[in-house]
Amino acid sequence: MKVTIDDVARRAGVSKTTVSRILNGNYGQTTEETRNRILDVIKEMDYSPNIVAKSLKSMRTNVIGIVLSNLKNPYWMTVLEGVEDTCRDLGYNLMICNSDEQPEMEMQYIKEFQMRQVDGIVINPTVRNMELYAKLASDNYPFVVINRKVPGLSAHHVVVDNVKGAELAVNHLVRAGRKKVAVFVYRNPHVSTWAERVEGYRSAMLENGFAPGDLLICEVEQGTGATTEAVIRFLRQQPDVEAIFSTNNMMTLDIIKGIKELRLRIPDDIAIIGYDETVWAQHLDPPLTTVMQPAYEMGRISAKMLIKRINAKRQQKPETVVLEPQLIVRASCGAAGRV
Amino acid sequence: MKVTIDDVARRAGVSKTTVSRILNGNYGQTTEETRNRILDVIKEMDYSPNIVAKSLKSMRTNVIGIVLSNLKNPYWMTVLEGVEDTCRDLGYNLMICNSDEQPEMEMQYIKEFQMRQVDGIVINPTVRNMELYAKLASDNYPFVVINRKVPGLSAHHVVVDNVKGAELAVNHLVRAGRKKVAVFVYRNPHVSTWAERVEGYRSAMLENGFAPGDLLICEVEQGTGATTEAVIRFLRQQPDVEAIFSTNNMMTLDIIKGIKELRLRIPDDIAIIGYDETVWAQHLDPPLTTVMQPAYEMGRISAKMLIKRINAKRQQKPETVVLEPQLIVRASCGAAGRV
DNA sequence: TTGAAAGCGCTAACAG
DNA sequence: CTGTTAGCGCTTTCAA
Repeated sequence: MKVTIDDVARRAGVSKTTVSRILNGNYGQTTEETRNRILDVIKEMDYSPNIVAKSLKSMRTNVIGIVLSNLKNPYWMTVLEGVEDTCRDLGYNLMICNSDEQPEMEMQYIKEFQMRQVDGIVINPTVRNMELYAKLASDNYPFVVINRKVPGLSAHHVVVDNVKGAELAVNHLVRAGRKKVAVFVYRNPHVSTWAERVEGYRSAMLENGFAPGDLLICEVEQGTGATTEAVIRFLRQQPDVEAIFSTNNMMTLDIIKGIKELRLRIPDDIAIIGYDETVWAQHLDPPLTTVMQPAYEMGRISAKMLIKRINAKRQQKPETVVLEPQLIVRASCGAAGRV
Repeated sequence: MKVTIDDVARRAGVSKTTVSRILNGNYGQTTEETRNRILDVIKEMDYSPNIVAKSLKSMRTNVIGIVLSNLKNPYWMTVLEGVEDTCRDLGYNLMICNSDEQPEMEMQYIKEFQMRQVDGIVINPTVRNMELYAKLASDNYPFVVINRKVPGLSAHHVVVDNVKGAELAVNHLVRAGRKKVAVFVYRNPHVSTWAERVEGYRSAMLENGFAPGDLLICEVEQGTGATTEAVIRFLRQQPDVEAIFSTNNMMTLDIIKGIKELRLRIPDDIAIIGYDETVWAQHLDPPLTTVMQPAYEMGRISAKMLIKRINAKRQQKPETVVLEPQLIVRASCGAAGRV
């Protein structure tokens, strides 16, 4: 049925070793004549090698896996694009899965990837499989953690400076003259990103001369509707809030919805800065100021780092790359012109 | 180094055949006692099977591939989610790649997937590798075409009714009292979706009593900025246009941008309906009426169909599933209340 | 109820 | 310059 390297060898009247050599570019030692003959036969028989067999023999698949935790946020699409582009450039193929923020799923997928002998894994961790991450590290298995920091884990990380991102946002709001600045954040004790953004909010506020008592931190459940209701409730209780710093792009949309339902004007009555640049941010009314995270870069760098690690002769020290967020100023923060 | 089935067998004092049987659930014929012993050893040695070896032997990988053509549009994220969920449910893993709308990339990726022995492929085709698609079909290779129709190709398809989608939009606009209705579309002769949406526009307009001369079809190059400029130019030439039907979600954002630059009010001066429901549509100002395509469903159905095809004993006739679009009415079309 | 042996398609050490 | 040979880790017939 399917044509194998044996078929080619037989037809070309050589051994499969020779064919294999041609296939893999080791024809420094082969006659031009036999090479051409083999190439002809390959074309003629429409032969293509079985990479599964090759992988079994060579003990490497040239596949990496990526474990995402959320396929609903376009942010991840951009990360994925960076990873995919890098795989293409470096001759790897990509397996993808989605833990959906569930630790059990995450564990299962990681084990599956390993059984499939992927050469390494990029992972946005749920941060609830600490023993597993530690085991990967101590087994010296190639993997790179992205987006979220796993505390105490000695492994490659590619993250964005969330404290800095929050500070950019809060400083900008304060300098634009806003006194009462609130932060909205999803409730999730495991995830470093959100804690860090709140921390950045806190430090920037204090830095700007506010007292701890001035901090307005609103935690909401992740899930549809909850945020909009929370904003409405919050702003009714604290009608003098002048600015909101939103720590998530989806959350931002819900917050704006709540603000509009209250018939408040942005930015006149209340300013808002969102986290994560999106395709739609500039098209909102008013255009939304955002903290842009270099998502594509994160994808590229993590994949590159992983593949470098895979091909490293001797093991390296875990490296942490911290990417810089950037404030994209538009009208929603009320200071578009006067930064 | 790595523990294999042989190691387990040796340690448990049985043959690897027996271990293999346990692993694969064929222990109808095995003593409870030996089974437990083997299970213990497996746990003790932390053994996990090498799926590459298993795949080589069993001639199937339990992996499917998906070839996307664009990783920038969130629409595909939703499709991907459907595919991924289905893979999880059905015990498959997923490989992903992005042709980036380039036929050569598409061809290379498909061949790579085949060399990797993926059991089947879901593909959003560039529609410019006709010979390749035909060959896959005649080789009886399992694959499912999604989103775009490949003319003359006898293969499984999962598509959305684009003519219908356009008709929904245009009918709605006309019934809301708009006379001069224009359609905007990307220039790409290969892709059926866009041609069909224009066709739906045409048929709906004629159906509603307009003459062929009343049709206003504006083709624009796909690429940043081009659309916004095109809209501005177009509306300056035809200031009496009362409605625009946009055939793509990204395009819609650019069109709205152009309209706003001209200081026209939506929907008072000009109504707009966009294609594809998005997370941001309801948050635009005014909220955007869209033609919703069941993207998640497309992902689920195509993956299910593919896997069914993979496991079919005897070959089936190519099946085409046509999904129904749905109009989501919001304020931008100027008839939110009075449908 | 269990095991021996063959072999999936490929690579590479070694020999000629 | 080319071929022989021995596996990679697993499944599966066939025999015991």
